[in-house]
Amino acid sequence: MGAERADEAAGEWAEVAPDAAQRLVGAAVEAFAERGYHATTTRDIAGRAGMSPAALYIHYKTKEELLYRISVTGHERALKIMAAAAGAEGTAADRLCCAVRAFASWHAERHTTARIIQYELKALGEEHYAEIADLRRQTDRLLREIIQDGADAGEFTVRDVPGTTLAVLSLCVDVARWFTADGKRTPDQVGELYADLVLGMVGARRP
Amino acid sequence: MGAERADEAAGEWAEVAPDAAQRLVGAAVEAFAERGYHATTTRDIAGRAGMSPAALYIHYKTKEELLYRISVTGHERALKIMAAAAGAEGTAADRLCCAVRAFASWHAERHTTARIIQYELKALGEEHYAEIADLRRQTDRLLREIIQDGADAGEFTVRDVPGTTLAVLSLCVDVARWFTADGKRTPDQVGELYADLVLGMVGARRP
DNA sequence: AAGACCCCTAAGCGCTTGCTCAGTGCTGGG
DNA sequence: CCCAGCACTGAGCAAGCGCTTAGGGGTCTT
Repeated sequence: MGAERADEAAGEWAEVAPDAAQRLVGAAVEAFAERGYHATTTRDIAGRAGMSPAALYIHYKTKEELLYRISVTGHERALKIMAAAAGAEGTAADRLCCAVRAFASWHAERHTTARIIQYELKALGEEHYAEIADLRRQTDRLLREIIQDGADAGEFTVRDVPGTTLAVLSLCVDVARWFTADGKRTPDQVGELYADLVLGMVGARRP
Repeated sequence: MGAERADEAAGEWAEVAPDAAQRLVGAAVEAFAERGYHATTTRDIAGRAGMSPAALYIHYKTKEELLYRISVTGHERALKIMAAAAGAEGTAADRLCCAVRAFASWHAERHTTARIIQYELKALGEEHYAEIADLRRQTDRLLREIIQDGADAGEFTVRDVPGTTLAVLSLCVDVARWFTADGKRTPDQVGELYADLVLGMVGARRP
């Protein structure tokens, strides 16, 4: 039984109560990330949490609600990270560097959660999707403003601000696809590497 | 019935014979890209191809074989594009520019196929996966060699060649996730933008 | 005209899916 | 000591899944 690993994964969801609901969301994150939403069964989730299939429905109305909760929480955390960087003091280059480092390393550190929120969007119900899409637009806007600021200030050389924003976001998000804990890079190293590469993209590489 | 659209998608698979097998692979590409492999039913594929569910099994042994055929063909095309750029004449910057432009724009142009081959890898059987993984390693190696050449020649400023290779590949691949035909950028424009951004990443932006 | 071959369908098999519900044990207030 | 309320389970339902099978109709060769 993988119940111990599910408990580990649940650590990220410490504020979820009661305990059984927390174990379930941890198990779901693990299973969705490993196999994908559609390939994961409610029996599998319940089994990883050490419970019977029926127990899941005491805490969550449907399997989709579980995905939705994971998506909302994950997107809120990602947005918070981006907002912290965007609201920091310093030059546009400082803020961009900080944003990319934090955003990319989060996608590595929490690559299970990140994989779900980035690659299972289509499995959400229509209303839930709309809610998530709004959080994503906010994240995009924050990053675009940093890049726009840098371009306006002459710090950056950017030919296409929305396009560059899209590319930077895409680069960071895709970390969740390829990153594995047993690879040769730590999340911090990924963040460092990516911050440097992105500064190059906008023509503002630090010396 | 979506049979006409499936026919359209099948155009990319013109060399597949007989005609029914071609329509089926076109329908499968469309369905897998739209809903994902696990959420697509054999009835859906057959329906889009204008046939009964049983007809699928005359041309393909299993649903997984359909995914495998799409994956092999797609990866071979992607590899061919990378190989053409890597084998071209010119400086490392020329070749990198050419590689990224072609690779990124292919992922936009053929975003349905690309989405499947990049995001449904885990749904392949073990042996099929191993075969595909080999094609992916070849693509990675070709790009890494271009970047290494540029670094060796002093054309590029790269602190981490494997890491930068990974990032460039990741950037291009992820085009398949966000690109839609009704967006404001054409595949060629995406290729152009990305080539410019990547040259910035390696510190070799053209004037 | 007859037979062989191929492509296809209608029907359906065995299984798994998301989800439900009656009932069980455990806990805490009176 | 009792009983209400809660978390949970065992059993199972209806629906849908991947895939199989028996057989029908074209077309081509002989």
